[in-house]
Amino acid sequence: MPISGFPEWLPPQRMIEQYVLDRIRTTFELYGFAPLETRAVEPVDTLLSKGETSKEVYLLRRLQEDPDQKSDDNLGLHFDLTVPFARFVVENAGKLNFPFRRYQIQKVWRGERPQEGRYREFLQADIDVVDRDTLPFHYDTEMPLVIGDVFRGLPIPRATILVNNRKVCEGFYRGLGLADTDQVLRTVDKLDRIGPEKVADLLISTAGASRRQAEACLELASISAGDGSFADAVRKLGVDDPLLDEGLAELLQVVETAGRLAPGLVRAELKIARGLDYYTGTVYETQLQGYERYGSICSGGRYDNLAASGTERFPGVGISIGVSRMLGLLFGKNALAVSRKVPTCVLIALPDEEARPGCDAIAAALRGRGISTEVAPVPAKFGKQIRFAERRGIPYVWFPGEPDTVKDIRSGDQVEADAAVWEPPAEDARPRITQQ
RNA sequence: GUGGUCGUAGCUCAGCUGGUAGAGCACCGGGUUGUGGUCCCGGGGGUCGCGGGUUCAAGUCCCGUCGGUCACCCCA
Repeated sequence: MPISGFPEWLPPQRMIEQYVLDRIRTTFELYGFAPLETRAVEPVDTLLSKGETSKEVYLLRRLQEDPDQKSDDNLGLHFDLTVPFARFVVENAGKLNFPFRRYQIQKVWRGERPQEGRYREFLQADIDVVDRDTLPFHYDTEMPLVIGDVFRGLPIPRATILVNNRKVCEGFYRGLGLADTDQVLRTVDKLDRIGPEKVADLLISTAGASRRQAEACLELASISAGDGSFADAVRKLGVDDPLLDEGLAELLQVVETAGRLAPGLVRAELKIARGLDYYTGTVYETQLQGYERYGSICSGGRYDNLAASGTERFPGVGISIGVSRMLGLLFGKNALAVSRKVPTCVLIALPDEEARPGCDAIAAALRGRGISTEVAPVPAKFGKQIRFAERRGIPYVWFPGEPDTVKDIRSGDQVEADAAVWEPPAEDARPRITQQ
């Protein structure tokens, strides 16, 4: 029986997932991010102090547990990869070289009510850079470029990375005279769901805003541009605040750098807020074209205060691809296809059981040259054996004989072949993943 | 965690106001005594998600539960 929120893919989907993970990993390493894996559990205190609501954390507990055990060493499954990473950095600061760039591709768990693209167990692929004391801003501009590179190499719809900066919002709200900037942010974040009228009402009733202040917040949130023009639009609103200026300069740098290096990838979108958690500056969200209503498939941001030990601080910036969400959505629309259901490229036909050692030798010769090969399970009629291959999408059937022949069962072409030298065309060597 | 909605064969679904289950595709076998895909013939498969209730009788009505999905919450 399936368990709600714990998806299990069939082999074709898993093959697509592994292909995607390979692309992600090689691209991350191309940018010099070092691999890291952290344990699945953290002390509950660590998880809860970083802004996650307790009801979403899964606890780790033995079946027979001493009820008197100390509550402060309770363990919970991590709900993202950034919090464990921050803990890891503080713990291993002496052994790491800063700035430290790492990637982490792991399962995370959240006790939510699942729906399409939302699971309780899912894969994230995360990159972060952390430094001691201060982290140069140019890393904030690098994150979307890495992700753009990953997505460009995948057979998926176009992705747009929406960027904002908390300093812009907070500075703007402060400059307007609003004190509870967090509450304003959280309310504005609901814009897409409840609409501008209700947001304005909420700002007035819960964040102490006047009608005019609420409208200014909405005007700010409505600004969106693929180039630096957003900055003028913000300034036109006539609000003045040093934090706002700082935020605008940062956001401008992200948008203009991306505009130069990856045109069309990044958009300033002043309404995105990223809930409440630990972000202090740049924030990212990513939309897949045609899947906008399912929300972000890749998010992150700048966190200056997440990792700290005593007087030492380790500011960081990171972004995380929601691999399971992205694939779940694409699978749901049948947007991805794989050319065969198994890795096998060649099926060796088996004339009779006496021929099996010879067939195994042919298979070994092909495998020795990197060609995925299996021998037919039983010496059925050749028609059946071809069908066996066809059902699985295996493109070639090899007939032992004098001489051996190999048949491309898609075209029907059958040619003489020598297991010591024959090669499939490059496009048939591995299953191909294509966009539908 | 709260609420809505759906759950019949591997898949897509039909089954009217309750009268003890069907189609197409898929799968297996044969026609085709060792080279598939077309065509023809035949076949296997369902505790109608699960449990309980109402009824002479429940796939069909009621309750619960599990699962999918949607909205809230939150977010990858």
